[in-house]
Amino acid sequence: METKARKVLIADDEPDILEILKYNLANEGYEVITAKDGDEALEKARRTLPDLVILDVMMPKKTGVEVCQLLRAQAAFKETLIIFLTAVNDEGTQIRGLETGADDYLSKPISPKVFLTRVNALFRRLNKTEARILVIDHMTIDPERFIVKVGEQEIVLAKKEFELLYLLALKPGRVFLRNEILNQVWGNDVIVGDRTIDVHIRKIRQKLGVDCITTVKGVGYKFEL
Amino acid sequence: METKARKVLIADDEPDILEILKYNLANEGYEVITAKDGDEALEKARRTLPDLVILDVMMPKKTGVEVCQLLRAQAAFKETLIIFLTAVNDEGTQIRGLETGADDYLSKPISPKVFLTRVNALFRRLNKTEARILVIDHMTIDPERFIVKVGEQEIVLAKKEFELLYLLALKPGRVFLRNEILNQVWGNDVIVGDRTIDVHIRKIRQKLGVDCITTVKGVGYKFEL
DNA sequence: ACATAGAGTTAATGATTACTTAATACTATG
DNA sequence: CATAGTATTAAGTAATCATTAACTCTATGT
Repeated sequence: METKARKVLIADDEPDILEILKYNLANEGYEVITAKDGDEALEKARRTLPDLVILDVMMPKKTGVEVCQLLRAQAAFKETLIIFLTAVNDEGTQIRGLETGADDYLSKPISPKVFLTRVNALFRRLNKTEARILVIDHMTIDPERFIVKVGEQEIVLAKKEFELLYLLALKPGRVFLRNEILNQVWGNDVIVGDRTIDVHIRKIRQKLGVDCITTVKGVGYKFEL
Repeated sequence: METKARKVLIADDEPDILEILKYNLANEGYEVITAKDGDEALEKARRTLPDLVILDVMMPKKTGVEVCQLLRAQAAFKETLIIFLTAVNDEGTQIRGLETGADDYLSKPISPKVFLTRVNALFRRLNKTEARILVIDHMTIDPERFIVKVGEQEIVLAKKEFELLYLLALKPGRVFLRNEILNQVWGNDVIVGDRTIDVHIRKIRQKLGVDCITTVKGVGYKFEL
């Protein structure tokens, strides 16, 4: 399954800070790229297309504000999160920073915990719009588009069928008990007959034409390609 | 699509602060609602459904953090922006605040300018629905000129029809739930009947003469050429 | 080999959900 | 205030989905 880590680019000329932030972000599961000046930040941003760019305002070559402006001018970085990080807690700079299109402005010194919390807060909001697309081998299950792709072929499933398949595919290999499936897909207050799940499973198998749901007799079903 | 002024609810027990913030926000064109304690904030939030809630952490009746938690627990406030505003710049409080689901945490005293800039920054990101011309294959949707072009043919849509089409076309392929559509096009406080969306969809399909809206039964609609 | 339990299959039914059309209510404009 | 263009509701129809029931298949233990 594809669980692409969020990429974060940190640009700061102080190696210590770079190190601390990198360590903390990496610990949270982010993929971290570092740069030590404005030009390097720009160059790496273009190459790696990070989800978040953290910019020290005072940097050699180009200041954080300059980098921010240059990035925002490019279509590819219109949506990218940008945080300014700086020792200068000058009000004017902060305003200019935010007006340049930054999403947050943090003053040094900042505790790693507060830093991480703010980063997470930004991602949290961004996250709402993107549902999780599952890619398992040559199969793609996209809950946002409500589409299942097998190879290049798009297959349309009905609502319950899709929900059932999505549930199983969330944890490939793991067996879901019939009860679990009922709770997750139907809700724990709905009572449906014994054969309901079977029939839906059947429809899925039929429509997909690929044997991806394995029956575990007496237990439940699991997704397996 | 909502062109109404953004509604902001401010809750603080200090009348001075309430007044200053209200003045500044109103000046920027926001519609401001005020509350002087936690309970009042909750009550007014439920009634007015603001786009942004600014909560003082230290308030009578209920603290800002409590209000935030109660709001976030309700579906209607899942997307609402929430800012904490407080004299206490205690790190733990800040972390807890942000983890509760707040979007920003500002420490008093704060300059009105910085305050406004941060509010604007939050809205800016939310407002990614900026008017832009969509070109999808041979279809052009121009919200500025209010024109839809299919090939060389210009087609005139009514307001709601246009807004609906534009919303769907913003993210081609992505399924929009009926609820999402209602919120985005009609606004989350308007109540219209079940069949309203259908009828508008029908009109669009009819006028465009192109099959570009796909129904996903039990789920919603998506734009697809 | 047979009984049995669990799962698969199929078709039929009832329930949902959407489509369509027409009628009515609303709103801005001259 | 009349009108045209829009928006919404209502009501009937069509489509498709979910569920059940009845039957079949298959593996397992005796």
